[in-house]
Amino acid sequence: MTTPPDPRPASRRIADDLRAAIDSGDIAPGEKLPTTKQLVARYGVTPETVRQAVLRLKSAGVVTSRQGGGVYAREQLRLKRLGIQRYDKAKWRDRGEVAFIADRVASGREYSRNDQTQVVSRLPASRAVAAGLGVPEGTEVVSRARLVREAGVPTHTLTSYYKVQHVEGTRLEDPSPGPAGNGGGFGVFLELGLEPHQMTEELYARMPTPAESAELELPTGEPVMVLQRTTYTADGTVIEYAVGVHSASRFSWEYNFLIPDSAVGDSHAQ
Amino acid sequence: MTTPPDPRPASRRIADDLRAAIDSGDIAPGEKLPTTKQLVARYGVTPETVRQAVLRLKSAGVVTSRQGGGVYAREQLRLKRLGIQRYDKAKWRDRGEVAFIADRVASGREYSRNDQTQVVSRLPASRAVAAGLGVPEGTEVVSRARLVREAGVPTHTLTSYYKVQHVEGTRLEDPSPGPAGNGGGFGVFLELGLEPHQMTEELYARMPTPAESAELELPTGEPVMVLQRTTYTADGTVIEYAVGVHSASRFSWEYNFLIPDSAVGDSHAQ
DNA sequence: TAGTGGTCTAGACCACTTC
DNA sequence: AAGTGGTCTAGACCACTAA
Repeated sequence: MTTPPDPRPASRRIADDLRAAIDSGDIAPGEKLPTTKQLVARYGVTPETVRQAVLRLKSAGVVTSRQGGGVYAREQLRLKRLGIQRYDKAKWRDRGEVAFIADRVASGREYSRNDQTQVVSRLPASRAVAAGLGVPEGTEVVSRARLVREAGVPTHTLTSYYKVQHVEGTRLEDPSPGPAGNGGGFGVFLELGLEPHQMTEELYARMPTPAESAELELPTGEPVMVLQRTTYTADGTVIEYAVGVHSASRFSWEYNFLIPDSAVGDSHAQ
Repeated sequence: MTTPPDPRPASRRIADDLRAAIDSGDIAPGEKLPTTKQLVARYGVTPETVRQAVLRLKSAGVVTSRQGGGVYAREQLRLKRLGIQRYDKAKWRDRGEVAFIADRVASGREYSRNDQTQVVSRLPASRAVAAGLGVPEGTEVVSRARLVREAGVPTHTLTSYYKVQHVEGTRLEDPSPGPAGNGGGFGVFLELGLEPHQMTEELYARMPTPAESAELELPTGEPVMVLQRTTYTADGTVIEYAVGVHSASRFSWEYNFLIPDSAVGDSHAQ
């Protein structure tokens, strides 16, 4: 009996072996993989072939590498679960907190003002923003773009768009770093008599653009989760349209709901 | 004045140029990129370097290639938006439809029985399944694993887990392909007096495993969206825990909700 | 059969880290 | 300085498609 030939190319086979070693725990998260030279000796291939194998694993999000350093099994972060309780009215209405800070406090993570940078500007609404805010394309809108870090590492961007007539002259147009004062952005709308009451969130995932990859310092093979959020008052007025781009391995989103029943006249969005 | 040297490696530069051509529309979705030979001539590099550039774009989900064929800009599918209306009680309680089929009918897409294969089996609960169903790890559970296709192309897998005492002897243990008869899985629970009433969905994204990549026939650079869903009766009994793995570029998820207010005793999950 | 992409070798050279 | 990963050339050979 002869062994059947392995149809996989050598670089694929090496990648599969390394992945198996990582999945089985033989190589722990954060641990260094064998050096290129060692793998060259083990498999009898050239360094270039080993590099192809490692490239596959980087694209799959399984390893990272540092030039001159080594190749390491990627640490898997605990997914931070985001539920709608992070928007709790009691936080920003009664206690003057900002939704996402309260969220961090609850999860025991520290917050510092430098963890959030922002750029406030006015610009014409793109097609997507126009649809989100319910204004004609090209209408001037206010945008507030934040890059949020945790322990110095970027985790996500969040860009909010507002109607000019809503936020003109409010502290939402103040470009200082950090959240928008007492109660955050929602606190501002509350003071304006436009209390946030209802939301729509839409989620999808894709690979990052090169710009996103650079801004969020994403390792190769890390997808992004895109969140599009529309906030309404009780009477249905749109007060904010926001787009977040999140490093996918850091977050999960959770929703609880009653199964809808169109037969009992339950026609509202809940 | 001399031009500053371009710090980018040649393969990166070629990839950036091709990506710019695709993003600008100079190369339309589905259109063929220049051949390797043409790019070799244009950039004065070797075929291997061009291949490295194309590899980058494949990992980024921007192009696909067929050996002997060519390299093509990836078509971008319209995201199919999944809202909770797809679970509408009226469908499976009053009209005997299956949630996801009704969903397709609504979106004008055809359904054929071959679009869904399934494997029903009994197995000990993994850690995740045990947590989802609220049973001890290792407890025997019933699993129903489906691979769903659309127009012959796999779009997602959906694996449901049930407690044995709930589904023993019902048509949920019937391994025939296709949905589980009148009203689907939810119809069965309705007949059992375990009417589905409430759900929790949790979503996150990651790159696929090699097994998922093969089963879903994913192109390089396509992430997956993982949906974990728990279904409860009105009295809080867990009747199903399900995990879906979706080709990320095909779906988005939408949720509408009222902003919670813990100060008014609104402690239930809605 | 010709064209095109995919894999691999052999070796040079560079960039970064300190294994 | 030594070790390690990253990029590139030059060229061989193979696999798949039909440009």
